[in-house]
Amino acid sequence: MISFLKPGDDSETVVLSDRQREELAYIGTRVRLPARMTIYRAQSPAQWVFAVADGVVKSYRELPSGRRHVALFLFPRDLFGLAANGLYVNSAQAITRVTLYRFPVNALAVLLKRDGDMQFAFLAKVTHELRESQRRAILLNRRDAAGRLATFIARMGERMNGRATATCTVDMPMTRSDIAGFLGLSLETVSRAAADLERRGLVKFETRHFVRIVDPAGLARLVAAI
Amino acid sequence: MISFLKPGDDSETVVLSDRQREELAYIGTRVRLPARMTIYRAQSPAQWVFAVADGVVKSYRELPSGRRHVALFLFPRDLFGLAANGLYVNSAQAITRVTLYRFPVNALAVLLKRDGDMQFAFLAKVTHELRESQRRAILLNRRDAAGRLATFIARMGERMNGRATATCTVDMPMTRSDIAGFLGLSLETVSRAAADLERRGLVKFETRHFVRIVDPAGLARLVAAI
DNA sequence: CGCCAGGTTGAATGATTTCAAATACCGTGG
DNA sequence: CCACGGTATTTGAAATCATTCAACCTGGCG
Repeated sequence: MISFLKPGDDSETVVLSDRQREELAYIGTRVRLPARMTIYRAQSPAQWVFAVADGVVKSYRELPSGRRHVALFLFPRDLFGLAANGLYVNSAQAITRVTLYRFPVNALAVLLKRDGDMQFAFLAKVTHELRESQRRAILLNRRDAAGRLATFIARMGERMNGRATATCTVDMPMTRSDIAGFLGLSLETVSRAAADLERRGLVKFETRHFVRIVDPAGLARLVAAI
Repeated sequence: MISFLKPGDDSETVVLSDRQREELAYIGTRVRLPARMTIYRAQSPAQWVFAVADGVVKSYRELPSGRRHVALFLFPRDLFGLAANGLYVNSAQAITRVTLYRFPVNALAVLLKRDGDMQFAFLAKVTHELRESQRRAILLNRRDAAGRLATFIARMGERMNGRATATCTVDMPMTRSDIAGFLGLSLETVSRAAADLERRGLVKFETRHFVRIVDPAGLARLVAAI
């Protein structure tokens, strides 16, 4: 449990002792939610911090124009529940059926202040997220839709399976609309970019939610062509 | 000293005790650098974490294409020196003459693990940066160049002067090229957007590096029109 | 078997990019 | 203090690519 702090393949992952994990489990609750369930809404009081144990969550925001900006997708081991002034900044919704750990912010804060090593693990995690967020900004700086989508697919592949862009099938449970909201493109452009990548022989969409990476090297080349 | 942890107008700011600030000062060094000085390069060993005391710093990255992506601008009270696997992720350069505090990462890590409250202040700061980073992603999602620049100017106004978009003159020490790299636009488009904002009577560029906000309400309206 | 949300495709439009060229600004040295 | 040189910036015109609007398709589900 508390998988985001368990030893893993990622050298960045910080490991906690059994006792520390027990302490976390003590204040935390395991929650299972069905797909499409809203976990919390933006601007509501932030009582909990969450960790994904299983499934995929999206963190998003409704813009005044009606657009939906997807801040990020959350996978197992990810923390979420970012707040400002005691209110959630984004809304969160389950994309698939998910299992979460839920920690009361107050109890967590007390625990973290008392246990420097555990807090350091959290600090490392948040720092990692910040780095990811910056990576994403670079992605959003790309002009070409195909390149953005290629980067997105490659990164999904990294998260899901191993790390490199190997020949494999990637599960993308989110809708095209979610992807569009994440990549800063219109839904139609995402659709066209997908067709384009397929035409170029880089990937093959088995279904709308499963992409097989056909030409890892070619895809990697496109991803690197920032 | 260590101003980013001093009491301030921002309710998010975490306050440290005098003793804690002394401890930080003990392991830290005060450094003064002239404008344009490179502070560190991406991929070099990350020995230090920095805090801006005075001046403006840019954190950027050279992309394979030769483009320069500006990750963020750093102002007094900001922390920087984000690393992954012991290497800096971005490069950092002084835009103006700057005064920095420099902390050896190892000593800082030890200090933070020992002092839970101080570490909590750092955690809060990094969390805040993460939030800012997400805000920026929303900014990058805008399609119109004028809107992006308006948001940038308004935010610079917030950081520099008070918080709201009041009638005031904002100092923007970075070049148009830096702004373009930050906003994900071409340099020319930034220039045209600036002319556009001026034509609309929202702002007036006294010089290239000083903008007077002529119509705060109008500017705010444009900023909100996401 | 038909419905409906989600997704694809087409054509016109509009904005940004790009390439090219002119202009303004800054610091330096005389 | 002023001229000079190079960099930073502005402006113009054409090309490119995403958006938009509209119509059509598809797959899952009752």
